[in-house]
Amino acid sequence: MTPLPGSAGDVLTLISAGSATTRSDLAKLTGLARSTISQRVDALIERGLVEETESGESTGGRPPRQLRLHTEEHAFAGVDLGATHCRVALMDISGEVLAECEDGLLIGEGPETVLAHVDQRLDHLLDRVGRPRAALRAIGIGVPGPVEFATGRPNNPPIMPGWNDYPVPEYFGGVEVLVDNDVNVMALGEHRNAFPGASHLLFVKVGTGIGCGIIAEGTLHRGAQGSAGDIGHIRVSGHDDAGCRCGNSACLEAVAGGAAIARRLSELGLSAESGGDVVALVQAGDTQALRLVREAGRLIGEVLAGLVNFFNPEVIVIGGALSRVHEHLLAGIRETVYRRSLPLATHHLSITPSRTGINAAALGAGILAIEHYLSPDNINRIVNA
Amino acid sequence: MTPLPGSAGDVLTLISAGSATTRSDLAKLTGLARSTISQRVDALIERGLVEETESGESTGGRPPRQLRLHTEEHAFAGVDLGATHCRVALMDISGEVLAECEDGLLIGEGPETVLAHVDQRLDHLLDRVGRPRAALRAIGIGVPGPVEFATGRPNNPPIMPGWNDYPVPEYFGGVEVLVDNDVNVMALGEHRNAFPGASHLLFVKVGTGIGCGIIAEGTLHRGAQGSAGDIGHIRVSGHDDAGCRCGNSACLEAVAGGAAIARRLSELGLSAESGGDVVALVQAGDTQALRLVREAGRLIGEVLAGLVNFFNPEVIVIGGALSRVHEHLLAGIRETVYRRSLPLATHHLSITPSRTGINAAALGAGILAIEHYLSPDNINRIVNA
DNA sequence: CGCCTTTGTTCGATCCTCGGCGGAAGTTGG
DNA sequence: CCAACTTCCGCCGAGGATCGAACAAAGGCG
Repeated sequence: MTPLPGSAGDVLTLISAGSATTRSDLAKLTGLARSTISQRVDALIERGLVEETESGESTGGRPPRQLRLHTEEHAFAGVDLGATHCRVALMDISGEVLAECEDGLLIGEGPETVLAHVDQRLDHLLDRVGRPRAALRAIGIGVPGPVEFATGRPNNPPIMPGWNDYPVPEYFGGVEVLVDNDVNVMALGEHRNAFPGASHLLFVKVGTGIGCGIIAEGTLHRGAQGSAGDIGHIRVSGHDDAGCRCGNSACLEAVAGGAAIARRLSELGLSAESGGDVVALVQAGDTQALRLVREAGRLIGEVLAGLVNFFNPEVIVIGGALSRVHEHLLAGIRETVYRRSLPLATHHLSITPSRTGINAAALGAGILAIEHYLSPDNINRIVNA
Repeated sequence: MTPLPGSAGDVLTLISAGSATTRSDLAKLTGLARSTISQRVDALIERGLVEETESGESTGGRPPRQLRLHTEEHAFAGVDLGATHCRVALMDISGEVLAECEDGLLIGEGPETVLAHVDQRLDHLLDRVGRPRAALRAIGIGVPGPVEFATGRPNNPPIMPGWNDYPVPEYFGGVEVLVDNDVNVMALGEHRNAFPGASHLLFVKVGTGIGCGIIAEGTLHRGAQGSAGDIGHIRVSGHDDAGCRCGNSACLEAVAGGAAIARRLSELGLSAESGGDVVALVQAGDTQALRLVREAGRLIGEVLAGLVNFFNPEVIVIGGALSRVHEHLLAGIRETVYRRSLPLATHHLSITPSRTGINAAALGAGILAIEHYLSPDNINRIVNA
């Protein structure tokens, strides 16, 4: 049955979170006796989960032996599958990236082809860092569409033909596989890397489309059907003429997404097909592109203003392809949010660009895998085995 | 230190939730030995928290003794403070209402006056049911404004002059007091009474203003500053001429709140000052009022459509004064939400009127108090004392 | 009326945790 | 340089808590 708080799993959680680095810290934090803590730590060391390093600084007496996660022997993978790319990051148990790779890959080729590619890349990366396949403990995968998280099956994803209801985890045999929406894993990665203290965070990805990952009480909020955060089809005022691929009109994505901006630029005679082209034009100083990006920021801000009132986050992070010109995007977003949201909600709100950048999704997916492995229940299972 | 899962507190949680009604159930659910369970239950009985009732039906052997919460000896209060009223409900530990009362009371009179009134009503109700003041274990209070939940202090409430930062719990001396926004406690009450199985629920109160209580993963989501759910000032399209008391224009509340509808009706020459007047006109069959309520439903639906995409709830409950004409309000809301939200999010979504009715807030506040008292940590503290 | 099933209690065996003790390893002060 | 002090850590016996077997209680079934 479920063991004590102060179990081996809880002890490891404190160590991995950095809340405790010595046996004394652990005793103070858990309230357990020093001898009990020692016994727990011994078990964790025996299983290769924790290692002792050289003595730390003395505080007037014998210096404590430092404890930290044992970063050899284990490996974790974070996979970022986009519409046209595949990134794989190999990480150790502390979240440090050991190796990574990226290549073009069309997700429309279907699950067998794509997952075979991922599998081969995994072997390659493991080889490069000299760890055996058996060291791989868990894999996190972010995909560009809704997923039933509990089973790892994509749920009617619009841009992933052939993936509907495909049981992704089964493809990898015994290893634990966690599949989630790409925006969710980006939110997770950003939160753990840049804002670990924030209890409520929104990660807004502005790329071809627009999506949002939600961290509530430090954990991902996926909603009842796993479709939470799909803000691309929220209505914005004053654009009823803009039709959206979803069938409605005036969707945020249809007026402020990268594809929408590119379309409007090409109507103005400029050559732009994708969000990347928009970024290039802005960076080249094109005033039309700049104006449209700013305007998109205001529209996104209008939607976010409502969500700030509703959800009351303390951080909003802007990521995705268009965040490469974030100074212009953010100007519009901030302007609208701070004007249209309630003072109580905006008083301690900060709106910032993503710090994790291009690898946000792969890192977040890896973190998803690591946190699953490090969950107290799982660790207790391992230790008591 | 923190005790075992399977502690007395956990055992009581299972009993109060109805998950277990016999010692055998408890043994199965917790995995503890029968003898251990017996010892836990004995401790709970000794403290007056659990009682044994007559034997249940045999399943082929000795019939088990039924266990349930001991509903004597303890009492809990739920208080609903509105702008112009005060309702107090006295409940036993199972959530059953023992006695209640309601009177007009202006919250603007300030905390001392209002809380003295509440205190006197509490004594009165306790007297009526014949329980001593000492039996009162905890008080939950819902107030019409934002609250810093951890301290029980109202946070710049717009319609509660004199209450800003007032330490409400201290007024009641030793008893535990929990203060929260009225919409939050209504959401809690509705969830526990009508939709205990739903993991994500929104309770929308449509009265003079418009607010929303959020249940995520079965618990209240209050946000970073405790202001989550304030949807009354989200912008709706096509009403930029409607000014709001918050300083912005086109706020949902300024076009679809009870006060706004009443104002528009009086512009049409009808006599309406408040949401109650609107309800009366609709019930009298006035077509103008009916049209405006339906239109308000569509506007509320527009905002909710966005929130459904973002939050992905499985239930939306409509409450508040205007829900007394909910058939008309709901028609507009459903129409818009099912048209403007994503199919994945609406597929299992149900939108229903409140079932708890006028006493929703007082009941919810009482439940807040009861759940606080029944929390495993608190029970363990009591049992180990 | 015996036998079976299920429930509940009692009690000794076992396992876990606690905390004191002593040794280890450093700092401080003379 | 050494003694006294502080902190850290392993060892071990004492004290609890939990377990499970044995037994008693209470009803169903043939």
